[in-house]
Order: sequence, then structure tokens, then C-alpha cells
Amino acid sequence: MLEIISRGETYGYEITQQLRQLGFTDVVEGTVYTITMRLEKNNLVDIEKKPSTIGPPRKFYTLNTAGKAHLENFWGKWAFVSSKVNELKNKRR
Amino acid sequence: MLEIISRGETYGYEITQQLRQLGFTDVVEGTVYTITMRLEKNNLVDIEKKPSTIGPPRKFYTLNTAGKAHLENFWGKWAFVSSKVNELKNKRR
DNA sequence: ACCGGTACTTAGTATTACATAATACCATAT
DNA sequence: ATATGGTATTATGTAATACTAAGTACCGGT
Repeated sequence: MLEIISRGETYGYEITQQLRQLGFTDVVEGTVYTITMRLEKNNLVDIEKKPSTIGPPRKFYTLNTAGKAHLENFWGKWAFVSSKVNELKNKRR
Repeated sequence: MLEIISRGETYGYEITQQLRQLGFTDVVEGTVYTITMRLEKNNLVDIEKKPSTIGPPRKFYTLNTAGKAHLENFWGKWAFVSSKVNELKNKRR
């Protein structure tokens, strides 16, 4: 979700749809919501509310400096963990 | 941990050491223990207690049929999730 | 007036992650 | 004997995370 938000401001409902398109077909809005709430709580995002012509107002998120740092930190951890897990996988019988 | 156990019977303390050697340097025994407890609770392992000459008895774990199935299921999920995450990573700016 | 799609929020449970500390066994050195 | 250090499991508690179901509300079209 941090990575998705990093590509440009977006909002919960749209994030849900993007995740579903990515293949996480059974992600529901509630799941995404708890994560956006966490991002807010941890001050990793800036928030802007904008009206929509086709529904209720949208709450747009963008990564702030801390959010970007957090994302970079995540990618570092991902590189480490995924390489270790793949190492295990490749040694599998 | 399922993968580590799948390579041959082993016990908590040894698993901790293996994980540390793998690079997860700050894994402590308590963390491993909660996971072995979960494996027991979910009936994914067979248990055999054997004496040790250099300390208290060891509780050896081996994967049972359900455990092996669970592991295979994990590798399937891993292939999916890691490919999706890497897809995101590679599109990163 | 209702319906379906859009959109956020609430509230709750179950699981997971992790740390700290306690207990106990054994060999070796003092 | 006893102190110590490595080996090994167990107990207990807290915080974070994952996930679901249901509720509220806004809007356009029939």
C-alpha cells in the first residue's frame, strides 16, 4: 500500500480496486481501511479530502517524508527476507 | 520453520540457531517457541522427546502429512505473493 | 422512490509477533 | 560442594496485525 500510494495520491476505495487487479482478488474495503488508519496513526501520509461527482467525497493520501523513508526501509527488508526465503526454497528437496 | 523441519527432525533450540545463522540474528528462543506451539496446536508435526548428553531432553519435531501439505501450500502462496511484490518493486520510480 | 455503484467508518474477533523471565539439565572448573 | 555457562523447554503477557461483517452516506439513473 505504501508503494501504491507512492505513485501518486489515491484513496482507499481505489487502492482496494488496484489490489484486486493485482491479483489479491478477495481484498475487501475494511482490510484496506485498517491499513490506511494505521498509516494515518503513524503519520506516514498526508491527507486531503476532495469531492467526487460520482459519490461521496474521497480521502486522498500521499506519502510524506516519513512515509517515503518507511517505504525505502520496507524495500530493504524485503530484499533481505525474500533472498533468504528463496535461498531456503532453492535448497528444497 | 516448516521448511527447516522438513529437512529432518530438529528441535526448538536448534531451529533458533539455524535461523540466526541464516541471517535472522536477533531471533530469540521465545519467538521460535510460540511457533512450535502453534505447529503442535494445528497438528502439523509429530513430536518425539529424546535425551541429550549435553543438556536437558530435546523435543524433536518432524512434519506429518498435514505439515507437508501446509508447507507446499505456503510455497504456492509465496510464489504468488513474491512475484506480485517484485512486480511492484520493479515498477518503482 | 428506489437501486446500484461509489466511498468511508465502526466494531469486533482471532491470530501473530515478540520479549522477558522462569525452570531445568549437564559438564567443567574452582 | 558449588559456581558458571551452554543447552533446552516452558510460561506469561502485551502490542500489532489481519480480517470480516455491517453500517452510513453520497450520487446518478430508472
